Amino acid sequence: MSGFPHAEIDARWQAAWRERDIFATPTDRSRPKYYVLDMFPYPSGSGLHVGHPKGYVATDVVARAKRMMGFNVLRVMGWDSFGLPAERRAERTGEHPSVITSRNIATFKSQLQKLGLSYDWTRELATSDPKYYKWTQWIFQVLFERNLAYRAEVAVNFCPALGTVLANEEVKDGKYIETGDEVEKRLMRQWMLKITEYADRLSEDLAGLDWPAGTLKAQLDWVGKSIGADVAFRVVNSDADITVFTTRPDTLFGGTWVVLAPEHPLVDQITTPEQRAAVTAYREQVGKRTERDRSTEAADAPKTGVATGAFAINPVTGKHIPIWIADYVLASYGTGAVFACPAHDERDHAFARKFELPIVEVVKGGKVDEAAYTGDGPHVNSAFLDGLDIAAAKAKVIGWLAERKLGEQRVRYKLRDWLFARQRYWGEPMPTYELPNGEIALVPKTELPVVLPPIDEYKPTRDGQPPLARATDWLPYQGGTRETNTMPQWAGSCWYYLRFLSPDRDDVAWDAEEEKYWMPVDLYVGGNEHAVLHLLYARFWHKVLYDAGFVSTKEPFQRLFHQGMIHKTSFREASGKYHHDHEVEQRGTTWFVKGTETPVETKLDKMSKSKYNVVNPDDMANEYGADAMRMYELFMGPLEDGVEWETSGVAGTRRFLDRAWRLLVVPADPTAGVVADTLTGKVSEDAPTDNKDLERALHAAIKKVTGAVTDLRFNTAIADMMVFVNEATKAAAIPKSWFEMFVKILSPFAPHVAEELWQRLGHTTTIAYEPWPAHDEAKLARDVMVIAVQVMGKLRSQIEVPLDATEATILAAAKADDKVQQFLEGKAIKREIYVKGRLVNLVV
RNA sequence: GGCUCCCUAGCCCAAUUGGUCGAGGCGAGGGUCUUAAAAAUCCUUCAGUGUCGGUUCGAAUCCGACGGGAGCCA
Repeated sequence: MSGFPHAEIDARWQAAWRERDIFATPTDRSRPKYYVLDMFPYPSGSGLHVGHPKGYVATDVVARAKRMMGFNVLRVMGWDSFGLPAERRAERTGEHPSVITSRNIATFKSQLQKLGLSYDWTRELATSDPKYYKWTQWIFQVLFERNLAYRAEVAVNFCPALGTVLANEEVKDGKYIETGDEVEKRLMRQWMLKITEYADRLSEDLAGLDWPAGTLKAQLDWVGKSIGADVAFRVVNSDADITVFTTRPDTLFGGTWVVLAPEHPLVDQITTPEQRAAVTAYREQVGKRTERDRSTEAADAPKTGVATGAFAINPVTGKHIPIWIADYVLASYGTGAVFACPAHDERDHAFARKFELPIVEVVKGGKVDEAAYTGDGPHVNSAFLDGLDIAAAKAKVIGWLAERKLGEQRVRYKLRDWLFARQRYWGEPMPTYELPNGEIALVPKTELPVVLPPIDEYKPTRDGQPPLARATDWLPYQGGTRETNTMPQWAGSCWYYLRFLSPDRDDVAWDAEEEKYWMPVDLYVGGNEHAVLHLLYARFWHKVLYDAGFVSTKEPFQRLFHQGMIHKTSFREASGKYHHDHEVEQRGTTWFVKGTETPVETKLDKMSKSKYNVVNPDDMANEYGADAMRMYELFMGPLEDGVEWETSGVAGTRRFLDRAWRLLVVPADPTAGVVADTLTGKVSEDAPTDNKDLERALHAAIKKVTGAVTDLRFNTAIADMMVFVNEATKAAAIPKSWFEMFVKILSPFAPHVAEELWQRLGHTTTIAYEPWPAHDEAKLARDVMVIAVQVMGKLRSQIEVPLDATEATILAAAKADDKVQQFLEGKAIKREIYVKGRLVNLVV
């Protein structure tokens, strides 16, 4: 490779940055601040693959550019280091999870450092460090003191074969994903956090955030706010009322039956003797389905249900309508009862057709015999609602019901309280204990952290108690017993962005002044797999801390961006065995294991060690240099898109860097007897500055790169830098000031090469804080405009006109053009359209 | 099952956001240089936007249906 010696340059500058503390967080407060944050990783045992650093490289470019633009930048990295994999490994090997975790962190850190990411490593933190989780426990106590933490009996996934509790995501179809062992529901005493109390604010405060639309929607949907009404239906020949929740009270006149969830407490009471056997059988059958299955079934899927034999009175029509039970109504949502309006609800419609129940149209606009109509329109068959649209009818009927004490407006949320306890060892101990009388007390703040005690085995006890129950010496506390549950993995990541502000303080979680200066996070980058839970939980804690006066902003993350995932083809035999790409070959259109007749299936997959399709960033940095690797990560495609990794693309960005390098440097060539690099002499102070093409390419690149720092659209910015280098390669001479501007805009992407070039240009200080160049719009203009001429929208000719040509002269020139004339012959021009600086369209 | 996104050259991707489809890269082929090869350098690269329909003077871009793919949630 005839280019720059990347191994030497990467190492030299990484050492220089570290030794001179180049990326220490600034302490002066005179400049504007910029807090750019990566979602910190869980340090797994398998190390990084090239997919991980994509977001980190993007934020590094932003951080480096913002420093040059005069911002104080906070750029930090840490580890979300509590979690299941380390505990699992500890169970197998007997090693303490903290040992496993430290080892993994060391691997991750050295891999990241090889990429020259400009983190302030003095602020590194790990959620499993007692110095950190002391404050996680402190925040939990804040929640407890504000009555936002409570204990309740909750059903958990218990796996008798393993003797342990499992997370929802580890259970599928009633079995443990990894071993297939049966999992049962078991009631256990659990800590819950009252996130539902913040449901409204978690929805409403999204309004001011610069987040991807899809993520905003996901958050809104998760909270699931719906405004509707509770309506009472009196049971015929009984004094029982069924309260139903509905978001469409305006369709009450079309309500032709009532459905209870099979588990609804009234079912036993109202079922008639004739229907009792059928109801009991149905309830038994439904009991085998999970609520999840029931709630995610298609709206028009075949319905099941049984009539109870009882009737209810529709409060607006006074009619007697049958009461059914059906599994599409869930006991846990709303009141566990709905009224059915088959004309305007898809599920009810499917149900009506199956059981031949009456359909009454109350909103005009559809063909309700064929399908439910959910759109708006004037109400009909609805007495005092006739003629009103949905919104007006809702308001009127709610008023009517309220007056008669038959119903009232209600707001409901899908959001449930947060189950905040895990029966695990490797998590934050809860800072509480239980007194003999059953009361819960907080471990005094002065005694935090409650440090994880050592135990001899990382498994639940024989009687199903969490692993911490094995620490028998540790359990007794102040005449009571310590809590043996630990916090879920989400806890540590709920507030780490605040700890970065003052990671070394032992007297406070963070410094109030620092918080006022740095918060909120200006740019938060991470995968969209965290679009819902992590962000929702962190926002919830932040709002509690805001209410308690510990933070000054309502929202933690002002701008959010999701980087896309990097994929790579995986090769899998029918047996399920995966192969590395060097173990397979293509014959015709099919792939086979090399030298065999075994076909393999190819699929573009997430990178994963188990699929044998990972590419290691260290290998890339070693072979092509950190800068080529960094540039390729961003050049692959738009940052938010998922793209396929092609190692040959790294060779491409490397070639670009080599060409940029050779503009200034003639590499040493020992085989030809040239032992040291020399300068080309092409870059010089007195190079002529009349090379318009080169100058235009330079200013176009500056403009694009500057914009990319805001838009995070790096792929086209890199392309524009390539254009400049192509032009510069052609040029006989390059003015030094131009080349310096180029090196500056290159430096956030390729910092090692840029520092080296900067030094060889005669500078002795780092390029990291050099002022960012500005582009000159005038330098982008060309001498003439090329205007496309269309006739009837079809391109017929192109004309060249001076920059200052008026619309009239351009139109005249267009019409006079020979080629255009052919298409105008014998036709009258009806319309002339001129798009400034672009085209003319003549309509005939 | 629901939600979201994507489909442009052999491949990865641009396209001033409704205005001439082609910036950049990969791969391939050819020329120059070289004893030769590699590297470098210059040139070339059959495409017309997944399919069908609509709106418009004009559609890759907006709308609808279909096909294919991906992600998230459950």
